[in-house]
Formats: sequence, C-alpha cells, structure tokens
Amino acid sequence: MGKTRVTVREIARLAGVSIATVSRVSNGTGQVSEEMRRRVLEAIEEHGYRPNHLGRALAARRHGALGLVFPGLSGPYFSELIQGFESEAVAARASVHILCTHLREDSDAEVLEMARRVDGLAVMGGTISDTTLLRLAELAPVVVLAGRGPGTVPSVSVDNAAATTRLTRHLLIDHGLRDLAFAGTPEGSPDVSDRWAGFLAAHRELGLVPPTDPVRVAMQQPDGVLAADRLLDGAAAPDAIVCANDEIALGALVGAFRRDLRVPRDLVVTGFDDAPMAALVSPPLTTVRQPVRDLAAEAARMILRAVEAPDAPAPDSVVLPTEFVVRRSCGCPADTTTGGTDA
Amino acid sequence: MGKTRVTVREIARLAGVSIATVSRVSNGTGQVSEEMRRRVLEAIEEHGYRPNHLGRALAARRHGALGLVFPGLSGPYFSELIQGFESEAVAARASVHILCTHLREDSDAEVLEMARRVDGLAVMGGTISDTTLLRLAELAPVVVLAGRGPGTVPSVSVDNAAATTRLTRHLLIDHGLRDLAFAGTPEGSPDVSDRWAGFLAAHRELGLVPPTDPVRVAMQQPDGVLAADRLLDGAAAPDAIVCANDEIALGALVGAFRRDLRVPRDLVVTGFDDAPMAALVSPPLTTVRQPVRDLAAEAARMILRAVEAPDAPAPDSVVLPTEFVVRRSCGCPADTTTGGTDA
DNA sequence: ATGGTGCCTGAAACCGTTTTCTGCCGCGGG
DNA sequence: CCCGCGGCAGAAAACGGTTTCAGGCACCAT
Repeated sequence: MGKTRVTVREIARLAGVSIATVSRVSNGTGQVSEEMRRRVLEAIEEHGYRPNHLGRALAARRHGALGLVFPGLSGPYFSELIQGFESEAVAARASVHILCTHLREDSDAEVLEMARRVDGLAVMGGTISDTTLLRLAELAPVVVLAGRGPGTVPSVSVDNAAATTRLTRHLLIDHGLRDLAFAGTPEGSPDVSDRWAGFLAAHRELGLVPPTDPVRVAMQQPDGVLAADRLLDGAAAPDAIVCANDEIALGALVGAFRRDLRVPRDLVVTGFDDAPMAALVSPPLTTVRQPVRDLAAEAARMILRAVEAPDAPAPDSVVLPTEFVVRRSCGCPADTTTGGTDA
Repeated sequence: MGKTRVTVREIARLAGVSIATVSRVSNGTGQVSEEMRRRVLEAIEEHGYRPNHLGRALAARRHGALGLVFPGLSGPYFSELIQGFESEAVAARASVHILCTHLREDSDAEVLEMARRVDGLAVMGGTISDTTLLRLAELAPVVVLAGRGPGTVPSVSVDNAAATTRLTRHLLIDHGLRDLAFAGTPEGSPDVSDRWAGFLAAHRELGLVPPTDPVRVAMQQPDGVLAADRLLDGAAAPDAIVCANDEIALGALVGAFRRDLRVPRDLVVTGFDDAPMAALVSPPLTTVRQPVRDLAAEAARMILRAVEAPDAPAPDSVVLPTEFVVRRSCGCPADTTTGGTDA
C-alpha cells in the first residue's frame, strides 16, 4: 500500500532540487538543465510519482472533467447497470465518472489514470487485465462487477454457471432436446464464459456430448440475428439455441421468424437476464432473471464502505441469487417462474 | 458572469470574521455563536457563495467521486450517445461525469451541483427546466443535447419536425394512407415534441385532419408493445403507427405479430433513429436515420472549445442532417434510402 | 481576588500543485 | 574591467478550502 503518498515535495527532496523544478520536469514546461532533469526523472521513476489531480486542478482552476446529464436510460443491461450504480452514488453525494474502454488501445492506462480521480471504482469483468486490476487495487478500492477478481479483489456477480446448467438441464431432460447450440463469446466476458461452462457441465452430467464450439457473437440483438443466420441455414440446424443473453435471444427469434421457423415447435430459444422484452415477445422467452441493477448498486455500496473505512480488510465477494424463468420459448405450455439458485 | 469567484476569504472579509468561522458555518462543524452565524449566513446568501469542490476535496484528500468502467455499450440510443460523448472527452484527456436524473425529485439542484465539479456540461433536452438551464449557463459552458436551449444556450440537434413531416407525407401521399396514429409522448422530450409537430404539419399541409392525441408511451420496446395494445384492439384501429423512435416501432411490430396482423399489409409501422435492428427485423423498418453518436461528439467538442476559450461568445447551435430510410414496413416494395433534410 | 473552566474566535498550517518573481551565474561585448 | 544578458534554479505566492492550536473572555466556585 502506498503508505505515504509521494508528493512533489518528496521528489524534490529526493532529487535535491526545488519543487518548482520537479513541476517543470513533470510537465515539460520551462527550461531545465539536462542534469536536473535526469535526477528528477530518476526520482519520479523510482518512486512512481504521479501528480495529484486535485492539486493540479486547483492550481489550474480547471477540473478536467465534463458532465453529461440525461433523463434516464433503461435499456436492457448496461443502462440498468449504470443507473443502479449511479443512484447509489448520488445517494452518497458522490459523482460518477465513467470510462468506456470500448475498442480503445491503452485502456489499461486509462483506467489507471481514472483511478487517480476517484475514491474508488467498479470495473466490469473482462474489461482490463488482472495485472492492471491488482495495480488498481493498490491505488483505490476496486470491485469487479459481473466477474471475478484476481487475489483479494472483491467482486459482485451471480452464479452464471449454475443458472445456465439448470436451464440447459431443463432443455435436455424435461424437453428431451439433444442438439443444442450456444450463442455468445466466452472469451469476451467472464459472464459468458461461465454460462458456456454451465452449458457444457449440464451435458457432461448427463453423459451427452456438447457442441465443441459456441457461435461466437456479441451481445446485442443484431448479433442474435447473425447467430441465427449462422446456425439455421446449414443442414445441421440445432433443436435449440441457448443464448448468452436476452438480446441475442430476441435477435435469434427474429432470425427464426424470417425463416418461417416456429418457436418453440421448430426451434427452441432461451435467453439470460430477463429483460423487459423477454416477457412480451411471442413466444415469451424462457430465461434467467438476474438483478442487474442490484448488482451495480451493491458494488457501489461496497466501494463506498471501503472509502469510508480505508483500513478495513477487503470486503467479501457477493453472489446475488438468480431466478429461472420458464416461459414458452422452451416448449413449456405456460409461464412459470421457479426459485433462485443461490444467495 | 461571476467575474470574481466568491471565495471563503471574500465572505470572511464581508462578514468581518475569519475564514475559519466561515468554514465552520458553511459546514455546520464546531461551535459558532448565533451572531457570527447570522452574519456569515447573510454574506453567503447575498453573494451566493458555494464552497469550491476542488479546494474542499484537496483538503479532505478525497475526490467525492466514484468510477465506473465498462467495455462498451452499444444499445440503440443512450448508449450511442454516451459513447460518442465519452470518446471525444477521452481524446481531450477529460473525464466524464454522468448524472442520470431519472425519476428523482431535486434533479435541478443535482445538476447545479454537478456544474461545480466539471468544466462544462451537456444536458439532454427536456431534462431540467429552462430557468435552471440559464442559471447553469452562468456557471459553466452548457450545451443542450437533442433539444433547444433557452436564450443563447447553444444546442445540438437534428430537424426532427422536418424529418417527420417528410416521413408522414410519404405515408399519406405515396401510400395513400389516411388513418395514422402517433406513438410517443410529446411532453416527454423536445425530440418527440418536434416529431409530433412534424406529424401534424404533414396532415395540415394536405388538408387532412390528424388524430387529436398521440398514444403517450415511453421510448422503449415494451412501450411499443403497449402502444400496439392500446391501438389495435379497439374497433378503430389505425392504418399506420408512426412511432417516435425505432424501439417503439420494434415493440409495435411484436404487438402486431401477436395479433396475427401482417406488416405492412394490415398495418404500417415506421420508426425514427435507424437503430441497428431496424434493418434486420421482418419487415425491415422504414425510419429516419439520425447521427446520434455524432450529435453527442459534436456537443462534447463544443463544450471543450468553450472551456478552451472562456471569453468567446456562445457558439452557434448545430443542426445535423438526417436521412429518410425507406424500407418495407411502410409498404414500399424494396429498400431505398433517400437524401438528408438539412445540414 | 484568584484560578479554573468552557465557549468562541482567529492565526496559521496544511492539502499538492503551478507559476511568478527574483537572483545567481557565466559569458560575450564595449 | 565592467556591464548587460540569457539561461536556470529556487523561494514564495497563489489556488480555495479545512483543521489544529492557542488565546481571549465571561462566568463561576473557591
């Protein structure tokens, strides 16, 4: 742990120069002799000095931040997530910084940078490397959201594997299906990885051979259409598509519809999340309900607590319960919801 | 404009007390006599003093902020919006604070509070009152995103009215439809308000009488299902549903499907946005393409420029072009996209 | 009268930077 | 030999707050 934060004065002392010189070197402003620069750079390097954002912002009279205000976004997953997190933060009078690493190169560096502007942060599983996550944990309280953390980094998640095993078992046993496909990219996020694992586990339990590979698609509705395209046109079309989330499933439904396949008669489709649309499409989706908003809110609370009590040991990871929601897309006659998997 | 920012020292001078006393009063900490408190409170009130967040955070060695990191969210609208804004901010090495006012009471106060933690901000149209918006504009550069600002507050938007008029005209003239319904809540956002206005205008142009009221629903897919429920079960079902956005339209499609209505034969449905799913459903949606991401990016750039040059006059509002996208859900035989409305 | 006890108050230190201002030093030119 | 000048470095003053610490003062008990 960074016991005593290293400040500009500390570096100045170590390098035997004034704080003004350290500032000049670290900003590349003004004239500094080669010798001084070298000494300062050395000290900075050795002690891992990074200028404090608050001090800098105060002196510059500039926050280095933009605000974005919107009335509410209640989409299926990320929107719920953001809202859950945000509402908890607002309740604690904290503001929320977001960083969307999507497709950017040096996202690890960006996350590290962000850590210096906040009191603590939640990182979604699969977003950055475990090494960075560990570095992060030394800088500020961190919790992994929907995923597992390395070492003692706490996380908030649901038991994706168990829930998917249960759902898959339902298809294999109760509906006697034998040829299931899985749509989603396990490498993309721990969530999907666990769901794929649960899918495989259900097969193995029953001595059945699962497909060797999932259909690797992203997590949006268009990707579900794509998955259907890949699976349904060949000769070896599956009996069922177990989708990594509801959006993929909704897309798959569209794909089936376009081919005049009746769900569930010709093809079974299942989802994960229990998004609002899941109950409304025709046929309604069999899926797993997941408390996305609570997940994020719990993460925010864990961070807030850790900020409050900086010397407390890292909190325990939390696993929230899911609920298996049986509707008609799996072939069941009517809607039922059956109990959770774990607490 | 707040020429000289009012600081704790300023208040102290005015009230004839020390800065320590001002701090104690403004935080409610420590013991302060009634007389002193009154004097200080008076000065604070009169000069509208609010403690600077940076100074406070620096002293407290706490940012008062949480971070949220995720890999990317590419939902239909808000997600695009956030990503567009965020990527531009990151490019300028600024962080993004979000505030989601959804269903909260004192959101105006919260926005004002946020303004004190950022260099500038974008507020979505219809989120807060015009009075607050004007107050905000004195505190920091503001731009209204998807909406119009009061006074000289600049905005970034598309010409929703013209685009919707064009689409409506297409249904009325080219397809000869006479009984159109509109799904969306004009009171909810300037966007929808303008689209409703454009819908009405097209009718009036042709001397037709539009429906007296829209079907007031929110902007998600489930709301589209709801709109269909409201419209299609009665005896006076419309020929077409002009939806305020694609999500509503997608939901309406589901609603129609559940009633065994064929689109476009039995019912025409149109959307707005050109979300990814619009082209993939069956039938593909006739809609208006809107550069959501660019909209947000442009807003971010405007703010950034204003922050850079604080004394420049408020920038001009920007109207980005839309594109009318004709697909099959309106009854046209094949897909076409036709030019933009304005620049 | 004297000392102790609380309650208030303000001076000053501190948070961690940047930036201005002053001054030292060596060098070249008059 | 002296002066001016340019390059560099450091002291100190911002930036806008909070917090510690010491002292003044009124009041009460001895």
